[in-house]
Amino acid sequence: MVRTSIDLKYIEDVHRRRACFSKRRQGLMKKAHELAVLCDSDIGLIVFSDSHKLFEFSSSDMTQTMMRYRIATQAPPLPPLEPQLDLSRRLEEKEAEIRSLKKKVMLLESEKKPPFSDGQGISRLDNPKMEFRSAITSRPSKL
Amino acid sequence: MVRTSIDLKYIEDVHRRRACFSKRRQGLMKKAHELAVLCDSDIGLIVFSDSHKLFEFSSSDMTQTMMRYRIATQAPPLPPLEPQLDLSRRLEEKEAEIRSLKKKVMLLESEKKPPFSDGQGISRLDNPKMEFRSAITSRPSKL
DNA sequence: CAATCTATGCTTAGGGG
DNA sequence: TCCCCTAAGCATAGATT
Repeated sequence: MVRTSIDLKYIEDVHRRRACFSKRRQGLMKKAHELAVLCDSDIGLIVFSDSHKLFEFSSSDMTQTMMRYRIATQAPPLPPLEPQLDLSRRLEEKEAEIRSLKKKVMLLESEKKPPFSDGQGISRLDNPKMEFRSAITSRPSKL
Repeated sequence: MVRTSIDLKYIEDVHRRRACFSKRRQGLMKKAHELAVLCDSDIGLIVFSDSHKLFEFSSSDMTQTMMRYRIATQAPPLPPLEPQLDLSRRLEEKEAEIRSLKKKVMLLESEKKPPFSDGQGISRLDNPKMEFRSAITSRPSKL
């Protein structure tokens, strides 16, 4: 009952910690909102709880505020998220395309061998490793 | 001197507003820090003053927290970050492999078309750059 | 858990340096 | 701009329901 002055350290007790988080989180949001209104400031507040739950406050638009932050700090652009989310599906498509191309290659090679071909003409280009690597490293990365 | 209860609206007077901003901004940062420590939460706080000055607090790393925010808000079904980055790399590799295979296919096809190749026929295709570009621009992928 | 209560500590408006 | 001061408003820990 007698409230001692708080000491600023991690609250071990789960129940006390959760109660504290809930109360202070709301207090923080309220303060952020008050500051935004009273002084016409642009505020973005992101809070992840220790159980990874997201809470946020934004006086305008979080994405725009983050953009503004990035410009102000001259931070590099964040990697585009949308492509990332699609990666798994796109990877599968690529793999299907590769299977299809390999089949085609095998077919063409089996066609080529028998009658009129010596199989030596393109041997210098047959190993794509060099092109492969340079293609990767020279690629203008946007990630 | 007699402090009336505050009303939550924009403070017109510049001096009062600046004083208020300075005090409350610091208070907000302090509260954010306390919450982060007490409850082990990840907090990112961005404040732009009405004169466009940036103030920030982050319990860890602002860029990382913003990243986490984007993932949390745009991808509720929790895609873990690390595997995604891995996917991105694998996707690049697949694309490179596809480019390589397409080149091979084109070579094989160009070989096949002129029934009696004289060995010079592929010289026009000898520059891998051309191959590379045409492979990209002509590919029917829906990427 | 959430809501409420209340005593206490904390924040802050206004004033001055 | 910063700090200090005071009083009053506010936030909140712990307990209770």
